[in-house]
Amino acid sequence: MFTETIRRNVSQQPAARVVQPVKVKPVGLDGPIEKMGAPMQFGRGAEIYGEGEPTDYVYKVVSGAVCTYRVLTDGRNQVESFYLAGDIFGFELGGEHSLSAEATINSKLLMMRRSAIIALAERDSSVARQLWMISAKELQRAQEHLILLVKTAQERVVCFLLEMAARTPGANEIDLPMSRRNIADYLGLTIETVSRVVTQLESSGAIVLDTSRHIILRSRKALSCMNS
Amino acid sequence: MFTETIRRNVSQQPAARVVQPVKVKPVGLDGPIEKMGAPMQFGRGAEIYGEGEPTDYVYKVVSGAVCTYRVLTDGRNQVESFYLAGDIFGFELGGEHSLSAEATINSKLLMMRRSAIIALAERDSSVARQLWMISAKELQRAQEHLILLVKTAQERVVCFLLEMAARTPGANEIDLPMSRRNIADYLGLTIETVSRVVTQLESSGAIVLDTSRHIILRSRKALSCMNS
DNA sequence: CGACCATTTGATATGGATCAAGCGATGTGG
DNA sequence: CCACATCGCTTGATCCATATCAAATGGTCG
Repeated sequence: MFTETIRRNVSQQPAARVVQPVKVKPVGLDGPIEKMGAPMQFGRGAEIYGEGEPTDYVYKVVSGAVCTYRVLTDGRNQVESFYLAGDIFGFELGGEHSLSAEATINSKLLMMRRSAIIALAERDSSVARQLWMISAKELQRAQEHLILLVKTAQERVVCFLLEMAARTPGANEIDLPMSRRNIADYLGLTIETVSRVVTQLESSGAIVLDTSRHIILRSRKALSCMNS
Repeated sequence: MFTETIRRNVSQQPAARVVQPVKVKPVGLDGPIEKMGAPMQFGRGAEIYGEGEPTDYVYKVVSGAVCTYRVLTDGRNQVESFYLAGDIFGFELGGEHSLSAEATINSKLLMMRRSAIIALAERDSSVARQLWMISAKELQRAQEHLILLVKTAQERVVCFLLEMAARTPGANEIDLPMSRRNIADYLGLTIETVSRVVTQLESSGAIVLDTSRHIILRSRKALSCMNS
């Protein structure tokens, strides 16, 4: 059982309301893996785990969003992936995390003991298969991301918007659950460049910025032409 | 059994001597997976498989070198990975290859039926584990590659040289089994930039270019300072 | 209302791309 | 065996996309 009290640093940013981790009811989650999970809250900017920490837990996003990233020697953060509701992350093969993870907005996560999952996978081959699929998806995502990084700034931003739209229920509206900084770190650009491209996409009529985080895709066709 | 005769396109480049695939004796290879393999020769530049082709075979490099890549819409090739002697590649989860693969120099490969390997994995859990490890390594490699692509040209080239040195037996000498074009496509740079950086590394005394493909690392320390 | 961030916008600098030419090795045909 | 064609690589000159530096704007919360 999972009974210990875990406290996580909640971001130092003044903006981050200090949300102490509390257990909440698991809702809308099924499957043998999720059954073992303990739900926790993480405030915006809160570190979930750091590079080099032991891979004791695997996480599932119940609500909110998480990014995994690596801190480069020059201080930049390279974001590897964003995880949205329903996504599982933190399942790395080695004994310690090769990336850090933090909540990009206030988020509710299911924490599951890695050892329990692995034990379960040994008894239940469908679980083993599920884990395998998670890794495979992760690799695919990394490969797509790799391609992104050799494109132009406009192409990167457009790809990102289309990717987010595809992963979000509402067809042509996206609520970006991360800051421009997070996006820039994902795309290997500066926040200024991201901002400029977004502005320019709006001028061209391809998108509308309802607010900076709520974007409406006006013309998929126009965007698709720009994404590569 | 694997008895059909397979012919592969050997590069159109005049430089590529036309080496017809022939079966050769498997040497220095053990393990249940390798036992099932049929050795084949591929000439420099020969395509091993193309994006979208069915993932019928898994390959092991006996000698030579292979790269996997994706063709971008603007005609560039983004190289995802290089595979050297001993490396296994082509094992993708979906039914078709998401990347293309070609020999960067004349190479000898072991071709194994994917279905046979999967069947074997179901009977032999150690094989399943081995496959798992291959995927995990692949993901790690992709993540490192991702980081590479947000660095400066010099850092990328230095990282590449150090990576190759680490994967090569001879401690401080590397025989690059690929062209500048392959390297540039891997690093997301132009051949001119790669060439300039290499030249500059030689001027600084960090390396010596015996020939353009045979490089001696003079000062690991100096290189390590530059790799990030 | 006022402070604080996040984001946008503007001006300038620069690293790497592009365009172009030269060089050196390797193989070919006379 | 040598002249030549070819290809891979290097070197040079210029241009441009994006970074950097700087400042204005806007949204949110106390």
